Amino acid sequence: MPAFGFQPHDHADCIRTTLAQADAYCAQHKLKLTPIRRRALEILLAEHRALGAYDLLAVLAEDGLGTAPPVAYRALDFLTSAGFAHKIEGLNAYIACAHFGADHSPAFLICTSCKSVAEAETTATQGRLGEAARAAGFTISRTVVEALGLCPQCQEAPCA
Amino acid sequence: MPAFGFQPHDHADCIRTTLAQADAYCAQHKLKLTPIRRRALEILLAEHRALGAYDLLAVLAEDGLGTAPPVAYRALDFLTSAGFAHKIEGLNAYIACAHFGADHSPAFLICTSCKSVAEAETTATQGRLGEAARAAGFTISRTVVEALGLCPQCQEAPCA
DNA sequence: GCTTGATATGTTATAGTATTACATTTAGCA
DNA sequence: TGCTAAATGTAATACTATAACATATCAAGC
Repeated sequence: MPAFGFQPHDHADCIRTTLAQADAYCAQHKLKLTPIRRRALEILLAEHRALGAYDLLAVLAEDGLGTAPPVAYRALDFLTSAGFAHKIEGLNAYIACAHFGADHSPAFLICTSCKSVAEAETTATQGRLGEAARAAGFTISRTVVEALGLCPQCQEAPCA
Repeated sequence: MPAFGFQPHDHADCIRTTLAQADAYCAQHKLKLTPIRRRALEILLAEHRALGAYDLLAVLAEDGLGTAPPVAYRALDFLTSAGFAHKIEGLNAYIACAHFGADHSPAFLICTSCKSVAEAETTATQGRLGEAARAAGFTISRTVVEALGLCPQCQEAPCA
């Protein structure tokens, strides 16, 4: 069972409700959740882990939804622009958003052993980064906040 | 004149003193600041901007210090391991450390217009990320904290 | 001084990540 | 219907990074 904040949960429900929310959000904002885009989101949602663009592409290819890299990158562009997914810069990988809907400044806890990712909610203007920005007269448009380390499970059992 | 925390400063002195500190640190810790490594640091120090590995390699090549990618990546590995440089994950680029010497958890303000980078000092266990980690039982080994936006100069004059 | 082992460098090839460019198709709308 | 914008198909290429292995350098101990 995948982790959510490193906690077990009803993952089938987790996928179902997020897709439903994405459908509703797109209807409301006149965005098109096309078959490729919807399937890409579903694939990312399948695990609370970050997937590489080419990993995503491989699954899309199995489904006959495209084989060339732009297929995956376009879907990821859409999903990240809409706030349905995030890029984990430290891994060059992508993950479904765990706090659906609104614009937000996510922060990630990334387990370097099992590759699980937990998403925490933050705001760009809080904390030390916000302080530093205000002091420097710097205007933040996007933040990348990632912590690499070991999740509770992997601290106890340090196997791969 | 390059920016330092987006402030003008004596940059020649900034380079000189940092190289001297690096020499001293290496002597003290039995690390070898070989010609390639020293020149790589000098190149990164030349600007308070992030350079791609291949940008660095191009300059090293001009100096006859190597032409193949591993030359640049090895130098960068050494410099980042020693704490003399950091990787900016959001840009896949590298920058000389502005707070020399100690282990630290840097945070960066990155101007998307002029590509200047300012480095702020933080600690991994403070702030909201540290809170989230403690709450989840997660052990942090490394943090990536980057803010993309506009520096004071580029807010006023939004040219490239 | 010589040997040895560890570290550093030289070099080729390749893996992994991402974009450009342009042709074609589809969907919404005047 | 015909127009326009958005989405998709596809080939080629650019950018980022590492693997693998040969060679060279250097310091420690004999």
